[in-house]
Amino acid sequence: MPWLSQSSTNEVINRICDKIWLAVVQRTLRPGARLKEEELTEIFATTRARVRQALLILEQDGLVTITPNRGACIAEPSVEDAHDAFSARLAIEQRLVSRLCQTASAEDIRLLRDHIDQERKAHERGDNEAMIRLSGEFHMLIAKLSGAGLLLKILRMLTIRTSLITAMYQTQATQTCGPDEHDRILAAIEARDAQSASHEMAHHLHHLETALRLSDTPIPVSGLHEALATNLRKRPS
Amino acid sequence: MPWLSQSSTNEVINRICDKIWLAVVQRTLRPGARLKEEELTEIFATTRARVRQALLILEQDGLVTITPNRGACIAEPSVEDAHDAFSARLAIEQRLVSRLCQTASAEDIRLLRDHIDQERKAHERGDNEAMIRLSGEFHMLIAKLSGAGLLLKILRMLTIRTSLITAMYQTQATQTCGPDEHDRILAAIEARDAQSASHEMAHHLHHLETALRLSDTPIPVSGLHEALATNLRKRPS
DNA sequence: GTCAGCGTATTTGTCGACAATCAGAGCCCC
DNA sequence: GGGGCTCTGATTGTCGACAAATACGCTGAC
Repeated sequence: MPWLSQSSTNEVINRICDKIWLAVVQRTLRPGARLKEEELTEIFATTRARVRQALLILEQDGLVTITPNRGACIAEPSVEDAHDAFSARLAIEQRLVSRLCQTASAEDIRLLRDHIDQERKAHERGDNEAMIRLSGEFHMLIAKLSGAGLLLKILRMLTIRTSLITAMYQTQATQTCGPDEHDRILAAIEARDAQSASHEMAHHLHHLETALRLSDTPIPVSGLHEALATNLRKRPS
Repeated sequence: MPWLSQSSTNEVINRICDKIWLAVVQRTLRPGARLKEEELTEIFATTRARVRQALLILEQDGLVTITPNRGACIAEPSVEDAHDAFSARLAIEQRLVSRLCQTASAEDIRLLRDHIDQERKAHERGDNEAMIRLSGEFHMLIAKLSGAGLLLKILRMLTIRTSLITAMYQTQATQTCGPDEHDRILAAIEARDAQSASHEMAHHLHHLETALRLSDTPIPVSGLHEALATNLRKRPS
């Protein structure tokens, strides 16, 4: 269940957005890579209008940059952008967990625990794709459970951006947060300790950010085309 | 200088978005009003594709809701949506002013003061349109000066929503915050008192929210068409 | 008199073709 | 030999027409 691109009602467009996002976080599509409309059209076996809509959505999400008459590229967020994104996430997510501490039902807690279990399983079997998805989804789940539709939407945007940033600036170390820190956040929520939960969240995000090498810009080179094609072979139709 | 819709590069689309937003906050276009594509096409003397793009942007901003095969209407945010929006603004803007307390230069302060002066002048001469614009812009200016591009983008989204909410739920009293509360926020920033600034911002937003009658839903009826036409006559081409 | 079913008319969604724009190679002039 | 210009190829932006879907009104039966 892709948690991205709930924007569009059209299934094809959602698939395009999702595949591109996946290719980016898996580093098969590098920042700066050009995304020619015609090319995407034949890869996804659709029309150019659809591809265009998808690119527009991805631009809104900050995953690609569109320059007029020049087309779309995978975005290249600067170090400053990276700090911005994490800073914004901090503001949003601290508030979310604090709120959730007051409102969480037993059912909510169970859902979060189940989710972390899934994360752990994916982690154990080394399923990278699932890990990436689930790590993001955990934060989204918190937003959803806290009942704030708008903050969920905002967080979704921010999560996409930090995904890109992580893919761009990560060291060779883990590119996703392990389940343990999520666990500690959940524990704080379960204990209804808003201050602790807020603190754990801050720690978690700080950890994510400092795991990157944001000092030197690694000047990423652009890959192309086969990235998406490979992804498609995994799920042919 | 419309601070909305920097999304698109196309001037026509920006104009459409801006006019519709203006019509909404001035209550000449009521929530629930249908926005037929053909109609907008002839009003703005453009093509349907352009109108469509504009509507897509406005949907992203939360100003209109698009239901598939049914077209676009001015959004009708629920009371819950309203609380969401103000809550999100609180989270964002408290952080923004706190940051600005540390980073504000003399030039920044001067810009803010000039802005408040403009607000006051507009207030004195009873220029409602200018008041609406400037009130929103003040908050955007804080975001811009604090140097966080992403938070600016988010705040822009939230400001548009709260504008709609204000237009929808306002009592007959003032629909914009007077310049005085802005003044107090600025004073706190100038004094480098982050806690006080944060507090003043919270007070200000709380004031805005409680000025609405969010208990009973006033079931707004939809106006139509002449709203935009009237606006156009003001600025013919 | 009321309700179901159908046909039409209006509105949105989609597509293919054309026009505008830009990058780059090749050529000419200096 | 180097720099600037133009022409060409490729790519994006735009438009108008067609197809699909929905809402509304009409007819007819019960």
